[in-house]
Amino acid sequence: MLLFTHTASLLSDFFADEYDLEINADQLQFSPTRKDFEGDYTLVVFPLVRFMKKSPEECGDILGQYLMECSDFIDGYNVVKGFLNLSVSVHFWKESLKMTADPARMTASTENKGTLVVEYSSPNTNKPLHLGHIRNILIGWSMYRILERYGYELVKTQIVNDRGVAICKSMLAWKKFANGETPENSGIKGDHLVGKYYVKFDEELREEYLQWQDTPEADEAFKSNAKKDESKEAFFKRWKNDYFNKVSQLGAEVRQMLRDWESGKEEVVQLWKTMNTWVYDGFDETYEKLGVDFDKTYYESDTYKLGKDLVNEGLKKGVFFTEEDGSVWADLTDEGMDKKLLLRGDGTSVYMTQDLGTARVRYHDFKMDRMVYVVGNEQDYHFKVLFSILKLLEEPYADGLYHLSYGMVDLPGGRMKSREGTVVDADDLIAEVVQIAANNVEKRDGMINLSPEEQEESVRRIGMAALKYQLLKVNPKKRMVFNPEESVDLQGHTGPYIQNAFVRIKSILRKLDESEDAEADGSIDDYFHLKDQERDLLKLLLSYREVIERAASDYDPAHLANFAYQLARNYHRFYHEHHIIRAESGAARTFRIKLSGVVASALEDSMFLLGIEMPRRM
RNA sequence: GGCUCCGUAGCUCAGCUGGAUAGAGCAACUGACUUCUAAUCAGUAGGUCGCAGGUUCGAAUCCUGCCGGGGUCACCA
Repeated sequence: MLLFTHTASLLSDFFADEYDLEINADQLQFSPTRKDFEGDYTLVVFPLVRFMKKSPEECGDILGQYLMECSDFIDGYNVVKGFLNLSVSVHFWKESLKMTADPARMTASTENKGTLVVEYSSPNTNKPLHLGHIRNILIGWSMYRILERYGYELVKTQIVNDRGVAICKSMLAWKKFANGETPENSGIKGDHLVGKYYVKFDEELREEYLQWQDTPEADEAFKSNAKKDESKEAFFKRWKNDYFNKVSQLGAEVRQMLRDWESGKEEVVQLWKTMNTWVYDGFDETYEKLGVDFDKTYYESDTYKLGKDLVNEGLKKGVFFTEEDGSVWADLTDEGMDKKLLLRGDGTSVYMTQDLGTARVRYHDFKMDRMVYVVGNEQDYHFKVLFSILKLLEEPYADGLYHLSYGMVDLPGGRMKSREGTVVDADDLIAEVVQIAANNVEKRDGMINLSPEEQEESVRRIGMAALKYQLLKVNPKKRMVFNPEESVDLQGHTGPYIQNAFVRIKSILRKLDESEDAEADGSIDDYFHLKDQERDLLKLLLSYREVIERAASDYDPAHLANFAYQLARNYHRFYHEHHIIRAESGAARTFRIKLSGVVASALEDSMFLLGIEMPRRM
């Protein structure tokens, strides 16, 4: 912040002159003064005491005296223990009102930091999006906005997992049981329809498995594979996957389908294309509701064979090795990791190979300097390995890779389980929060003058704000609990609370426009005694740039969420204590109108960086 | 078991690179709308910061150990 650098440079001059000492910035710690003490900003003098060879109190006194004399911005100080509390002049506050007038411009980076690719959604095409995906998507979208503000050229990508056994399961079940059901003739959203048959497959498989368990063949499997003392029940529960792979008729059909797909069998490919189209239409609808989009979508069906070139290069460089069966491995044991398979004995790719290939394709497409993957923390190890291998291969972007690892979203009763039907569907949840917002409109009169369309739009923004804010206010890396009933609150530490502060300001400014005495009748120059709440607001506004920088470097949108909340809270408080249009003087009125305008802009901008839109009225 | 993340008020979460008496919201209780929108504000109550050591003028924050929870250690993705 400007004040800190200004003050720090004065202090370093002081130490150079008086003590012939070079002081570096981290020995000068400034922070906002705590509520219970007099002053605006506090310098911690403990780190300086050893240079000055005096008591902390004396040191603080000397420095405070010096700053009073040298700086226009400091006009008072007091020392408590080792803390030098500085009071900042009215002059400075008025200056800061000008400096913060355009928050978006004030916080924009002046340097171009290069190109950054962010991958923030990686859905499977066999079922619809759920609450966990929403967290992923919202974090990714917000980071896109934040990093762009921070100075990167952004490319938003997603990778769609559109192939493999899971997709074949829904295809097979559809073929067997759907009787030609389509999104059109059933009215079911495409991704939900496909998801329905994925579930159907699992039910059929379970039924098949259950029946098989009564056969002699099953007894045989139990006898030869069960651990000692293992009950039949426990064994069959554990053995389900083996059953699917070795015994199941349905399993065999799925695998046949996968082979047919890979060999390009017309009928299967056609079905695959048709069903994927349904899913994409469904996803697009959900993405649109969430207000997100992508510059480039990668499909696993295009990329799953990639990466072999990189593996061969690695072999040539001698950083990979070959086993007797012809499989290729990377040895990462020096870095405390394991050996990792990169190519099977038969030359086919694994997941890791694919990600290696995809990384290079992206470099080919965008020449990025950095790449951020927004992916859940269950893949922490995978990305650690991936990044290490890309470094071994000396890929040009290898040092700019980051896994933005986020924690699971739990429900109050524990984690979501598809088996138990506790998975919170994205579309349902969106509809629910908007409905809750709509229910609350009736009790309010702020919106009665709006047309039905405008009202609906406001309601949508309020509901979405509740949902988005709830998910974004928590540090991404932390596992979080989401209570679908309580968590879409519209009061307290929520999105709508912040929107409400904004709407209040807009309402004042609108009144002002409509009134006769729209012209400000006082000058800010004549305003001398700032209220506590006014100074608090200005302090927050001045910190905005640092908040964004921290959000960018920590990869944590929650910093912005908390900033917006604090700003809104301080404004609500200010609004209650002081009149704006009918302020006690023309000067105060002008000052407060201006201040309110800046607060509104900062609220709107910080919410914009979170991907949350403001309503005009609520 | 190895690696890794987490543990702060009844619940959900803040607490920046160590700084003063650890903060919000929800839930509970009390009060404030003839006023620029009460989706608001003010107040009461609620804490051995998982436990034990260590480093420091100073530790919720850094280090070590332990306890508790999650994730991960596939020729799955």
